[in-house]
Amino acid sequence: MRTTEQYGRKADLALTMWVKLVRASTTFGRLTGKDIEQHGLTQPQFGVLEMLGHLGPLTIGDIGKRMLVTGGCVTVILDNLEKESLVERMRSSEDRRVIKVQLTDKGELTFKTIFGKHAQMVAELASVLSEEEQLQLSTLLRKLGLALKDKQ
Amino acid sequence: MRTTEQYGRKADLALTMWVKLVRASTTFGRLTGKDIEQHGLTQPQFGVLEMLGHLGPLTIGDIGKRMLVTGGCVTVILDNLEKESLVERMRSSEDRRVIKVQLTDKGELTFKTIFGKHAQMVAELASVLSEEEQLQLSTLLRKLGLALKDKQ
DNA sequence: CATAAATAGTTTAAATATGAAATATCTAAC
DNA sequence: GTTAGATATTTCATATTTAAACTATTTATG
Repeated sequence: MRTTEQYGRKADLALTMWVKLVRASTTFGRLTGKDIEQHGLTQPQFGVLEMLGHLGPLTIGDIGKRMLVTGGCVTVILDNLEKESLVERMRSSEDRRVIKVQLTDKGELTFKTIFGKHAQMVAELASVLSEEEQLQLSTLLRKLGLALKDKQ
Repeated sequence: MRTTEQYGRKADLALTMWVKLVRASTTFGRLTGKDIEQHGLTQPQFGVLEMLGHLGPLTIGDIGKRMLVTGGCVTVILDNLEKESLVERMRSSEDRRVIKVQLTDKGELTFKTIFGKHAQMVAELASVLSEEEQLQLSTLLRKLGLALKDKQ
């Protein structure tokens, strides 16, 4: 993406980094997504299943915060998961505004079936980088991500 | 995202890297997107403007390949940009299947007005990393991105 | 207690996004 | 030169996403 020296060295450095970040993220997501779709799930749907499988029941708000999407979006994703009987909503008795979402038995089974294979695929895709490089990348991305979070 | 040692060290390393990649990319995009939206453009719309501004007229197919989206999607984005008179389609005379897209004068002006500020903002957001760290990150992301491209 | 403000979710409209089918055009093979 | 296949774009149906408006509930304040 030719932006060489048009906006100053610092801006060019940042812009090329940014382009590579988006590309790597998009391409990675596309590849793992194809795998997930073969199980009849979309990526966001799988994201919710994974979250509930690892962390247990969560509220709509929690899910949105973790996935970095709005509540309206979570509502739609859950509607579609509920149609497939993979999750269920439960109104909280302490605070009746709150809804807790949890996996059904079918959801639990689906999660366990898919996730192991998914983890393998992610590992394989990442394996173009050595373990040390993956650690370096994680560290840099973590630093970037944390700093950006404060600016939201 | 607690996945410690549940699926083997390699998978965990890759999974945490993957999560950080998506988060950094999403958060970065959200922040620059807010800036762009203040000019009445969406991110994809600005992406097209930027591409045409830097590279000159492109075909629909070129745009889709560079943005990593399907042709159908490009059609819609261009429709919306055309409504605002920011771009125009021109049927190629050599190959009448092909459409070349170019900025209008208004589009050129909009691009120039927004992009300088955008580049500054990207540089500022990236500045939480030193220049050396940004270079390191670019290098690692490039390696990852290139390797993944082949697997599509 | 009554009302105002805050919070949790849902709904709605508009912009993306995909994949598949349809249209128009070009290229190749006979 | 005609037909078959390939290519470029659009159209369509469906899904995701956002922001903003709305509903229901809880908390705070007087």
